[in-house]
Amino acid sequence: MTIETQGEQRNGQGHKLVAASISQDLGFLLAKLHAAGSVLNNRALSEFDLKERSYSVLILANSGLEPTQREMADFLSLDPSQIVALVDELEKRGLVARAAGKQDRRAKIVTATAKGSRLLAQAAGAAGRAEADVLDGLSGEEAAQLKALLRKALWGALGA
Amino acid sequence: MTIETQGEQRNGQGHKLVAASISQDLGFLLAKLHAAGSVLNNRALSEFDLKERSYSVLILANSGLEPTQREMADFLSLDPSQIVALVDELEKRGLVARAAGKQDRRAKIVTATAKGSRLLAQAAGAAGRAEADVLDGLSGEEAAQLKALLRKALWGALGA
DNA sequence: ATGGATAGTTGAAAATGTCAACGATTTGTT
DNA sequence: AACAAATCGTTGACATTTTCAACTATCCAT
Repeated sequence: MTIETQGEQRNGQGHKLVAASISQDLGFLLAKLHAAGSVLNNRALSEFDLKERSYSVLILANSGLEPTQREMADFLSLDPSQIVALVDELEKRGLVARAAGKQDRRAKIVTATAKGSRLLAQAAGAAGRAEADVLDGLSGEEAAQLKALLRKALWGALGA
Repeated sequence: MTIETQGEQRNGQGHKLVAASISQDLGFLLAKLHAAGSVLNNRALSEFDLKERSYSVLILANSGLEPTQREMADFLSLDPSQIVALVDELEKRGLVARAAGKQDRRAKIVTATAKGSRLLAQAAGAAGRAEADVLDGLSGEEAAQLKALLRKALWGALGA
């Protein structure tokens, strides 16, 4: 990143609008870094026919935490109906499987198949490289700090 | 934030899926905090009939930097056609004005009117309060650090 | 001055987001 | 035990957003 933030290197150096007060706005900073990262992420994942969304679902399915679709929806900030579509597609590709919840038979627990697990391992490598690209301008320590602060903002000091 | 991250307080304490490895993924953290913040931001701005997008455009128009629509599009990571729609609406409401570029008559420079400036001042207060809400779990120093790291990731050490 | 690029604009197509309804199940109340 | 209310996944409709290809007017380089 940093060197040329997504097509705004039109004039050579960084963008003149960086001086605007919106560059101090958290929402803007999150949106912009997220947008820039999404491009790289999706590009990296396209090799595996995955997108950020399906990649996220696959990770959760592979986590061993036996998440239900509802839990995934809450956690990923998505509408439950979007999870249906994502799981449908991954299931059709044989990467995840649905199973009825043990205590609650309304719920569907989504788990990764061996094939899904294998694909995920490869995809994670590519995604990691994309993330490193985004964090190019930060030292290793700073990158860790940034992620720690994001986690803390979301879940408090205790968060993962 | 922190206390109850957007409907995922279903079971009382934080979400069990926080333990999944995706909680270490930068893209996910950015998306999630951004999603949570957007809700609060848009809620705060709705009082002024603004959304995050139009608010951003209004800020840039009011910055004194005389941005063209193309520069706004690049800077906000939006398609130029989306800027057209946003400026159209703000112009219709008398909050901004279009002027032909001085050196380049193809370009349109967008500036805030006095009315737009006044509205922005109020809206900025509400947006600031929403941002403080999002950063609830962080100390003042940590919040500043988070924003500094985001800026550095985007524009390098020199960035605004 | 001619050709090729760029700014803004328009409109269409594709992708996403939002929401209400439904059957199957669970949970709470009596 | 029986009933009412709530919840889970699913479907489908609808709105919003994104993406992209044209088009005109203008700029820039040769």
